Amino acid sequence: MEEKKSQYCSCLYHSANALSRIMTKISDEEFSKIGLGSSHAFLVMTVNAKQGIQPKEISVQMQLTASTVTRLIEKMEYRGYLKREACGRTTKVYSTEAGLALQIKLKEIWKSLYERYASLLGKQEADQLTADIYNAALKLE
Amino acid sequence: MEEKKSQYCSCLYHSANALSRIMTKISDEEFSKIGLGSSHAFLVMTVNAKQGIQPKEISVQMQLTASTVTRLIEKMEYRGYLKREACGRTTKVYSTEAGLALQIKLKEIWKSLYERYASLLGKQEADQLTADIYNAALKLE
DNA sequence: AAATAATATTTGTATGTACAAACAAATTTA
DNA sequence: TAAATTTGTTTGTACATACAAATATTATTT
Repeated sequence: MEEKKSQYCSCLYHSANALSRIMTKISDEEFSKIGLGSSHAFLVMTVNAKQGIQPKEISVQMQLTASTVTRLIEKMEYRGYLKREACGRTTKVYSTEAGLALQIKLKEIWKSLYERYASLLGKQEADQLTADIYNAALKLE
Repeated sequence: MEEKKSQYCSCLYHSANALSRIMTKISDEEFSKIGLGSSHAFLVMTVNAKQGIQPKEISVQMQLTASTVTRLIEKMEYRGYLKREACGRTTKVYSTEAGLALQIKLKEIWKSLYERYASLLGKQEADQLTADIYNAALKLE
């Protein structure tokens, strides 16, 4: 039985993208338990952790562009988990009651996401890989 | 000067996605020299390497879904780099003259993409990271 | 041979993300 | 203080990708 590696397995562009798609799928699966996509879930967690946070800071923490953050906030506002307050040229983002009420579940799911991939990769290997990837990302940008 | 890591740097979902976005950006920058996005560029390379290849096999090699591959092929067909031939329930994909003519540039750009990230990460570290990520992706899916 | 299941491909639709441009407000410069 | 620049946010638009459903063809079973 011939085990064939992808022609592109030695290209970081491909490996990184493949892993990203798989992780997004796994993560979305987990967060779908509360009806949110991963990015939306982490956005709500981020705001829960710091009421009045500005989109700019969210975009730094989540490593997404400002426009993407605006779009994510809009949706969570529409769904009643977040609200915005214009404040000069900046905007402050707050959780609603409903948003805060999600926090326990969010943390639980985040933990079970970790358990899930750590059990497949090994805890130590998973942590090491995560750190390596993070450091590479820092060097590349 | 306070150097602060992202709150999420220890989460593989985030690290993987961040790296993926950075690599896609770098790669797209390189391939934009010939006016193609990365996925389209690799699709053309894949077909150049195997005339008559089927979308199914392309989707395996590129680790993309079949529908995504269809969309990529459509665009390259429209631009005159590929052509399709219906063949029973399958489809055969071929390069046109124009598509073949790109091959040298494609390989050059792919090489310079590698040089670019390898020079930032170190050749050995880059290769190791790529392999680690690829193996993790295999274990997770 | 007819019916059923499996497979390959495409289509309709939705989503996350980004870029560039538009705006608005604050800061700096002249 | 007026003008110019910078900064934070949002909007318009585009794109890659995926999922689910629809087709079409081939393979298998009865």
